[in-house]
Amino acid sequence: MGISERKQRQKEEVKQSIVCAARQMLIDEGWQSLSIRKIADAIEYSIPVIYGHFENKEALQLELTREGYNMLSQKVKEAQESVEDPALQIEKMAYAYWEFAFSNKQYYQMMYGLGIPTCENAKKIEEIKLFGDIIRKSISEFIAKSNRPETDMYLKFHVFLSMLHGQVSINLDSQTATNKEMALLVLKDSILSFVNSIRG
Amino acid sequence: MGISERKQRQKEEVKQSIVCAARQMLIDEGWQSLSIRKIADAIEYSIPVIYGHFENKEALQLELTREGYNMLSQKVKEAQESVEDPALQIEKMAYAYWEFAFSNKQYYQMMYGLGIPTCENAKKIEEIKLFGDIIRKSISEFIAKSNRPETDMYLKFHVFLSMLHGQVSINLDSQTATNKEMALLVLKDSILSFVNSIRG
DNA sequence: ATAGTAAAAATAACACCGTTAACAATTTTC
DNA sequence: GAAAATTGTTAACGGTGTTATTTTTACTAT
Repeated sequence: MGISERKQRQKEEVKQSIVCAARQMLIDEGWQSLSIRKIADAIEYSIPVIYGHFENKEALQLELTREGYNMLSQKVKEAQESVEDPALQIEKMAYAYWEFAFSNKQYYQMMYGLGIPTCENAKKIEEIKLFGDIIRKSISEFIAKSNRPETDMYLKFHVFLSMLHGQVSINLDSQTATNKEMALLVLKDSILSFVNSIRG
Repeated sequence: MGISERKQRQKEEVKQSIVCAARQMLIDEGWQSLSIRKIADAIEYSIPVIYGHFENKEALQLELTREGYNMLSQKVKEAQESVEDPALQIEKMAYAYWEFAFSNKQYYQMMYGLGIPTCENAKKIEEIKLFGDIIRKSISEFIAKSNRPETDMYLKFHVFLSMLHGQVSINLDSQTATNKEMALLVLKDSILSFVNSIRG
């Protein structure tokens, strides 16, 4: 009988509408003002329905965080695949990361407000691990080609991410065009230093 | 007559007890769980009394944020004054910054959750400006002595802070000893790159 | 078709939160 | 000592996440 399957489908639809409403709220007003009550209002169901799909608010935020890492991974991967040279890949990926952060401020703030891609979180959240894998691929390739192939790849991975997140988080609020110009110069400078520190 | 002075003093005492209670809460449970109501409870006054001293919760948090930047500035300044060479000063200051962040996680999280030392915030919050001044002093001295004295000092200042904040924020949660060892290696590596990128 | 049952959804409540209006107590001034 | 100003309190408003209870709906078996 297809009844239980239809029910499953309907349940999934409700879940999607929850995520959808939450996403819209995130984009419009930032993750600070995500509210179970407002979501219930938006999807025209009562509050406890949401708890039937997500254990709590944090679980719902985690869903969007995952989504964010998938979006980020996609953009970074595109940048990576656009060129052959690992050093160039690193540069392109850095810009892609930067671009993602500024085009999706609300997502980025939530992603890095809740879980930063540390070792611990990467273990817990599959999407963070996948994101890390992409970056690490280029870095390890570049190290292998470099003058110091014994360089610790995890160390350079951490340096790279710290650099990116540091710059993004310091510039994410400031909105003036001149500021963004300046920030891009800083980023360029940092990437150069980073790449040179590996090339040896 | 000293009556109004005594009153002034007593009022200030209450204000201090508010800040004191808030500080304790910050240290014990993090800035997320700072609560006007709990503070009122702790100081054994009613809630509106707090609003007589601080316009709102944010203003109270700002007070503690200022405090945090003063603490940070002091530590960084000590590091700076412990050596003569600007390059060494930069290195020492980086470690001092790192040490502050890990010894005062709750402070750091509040300081960088609310206001990061960008241009905008530095203009608004005096304590952030002062902190920046300390760092910039060593950097500009080092640039002057370097092989490329025309290097943009604000650019390097941004790179330095981004690097530090990036690394701290990525490592602030992870608590294992091996992780901290690793993180310190990453920091060392980054500082080296940074200093070399200036030296030319 | 209907009575009984299981699943789904809604209401209403609990325990918090920041903020403020209205009121009571105290202190100072005249 | 009465009036005025300061200081503090209580109580409320409008929020929040979460959950126990109750109602409604949908399905099953007679």
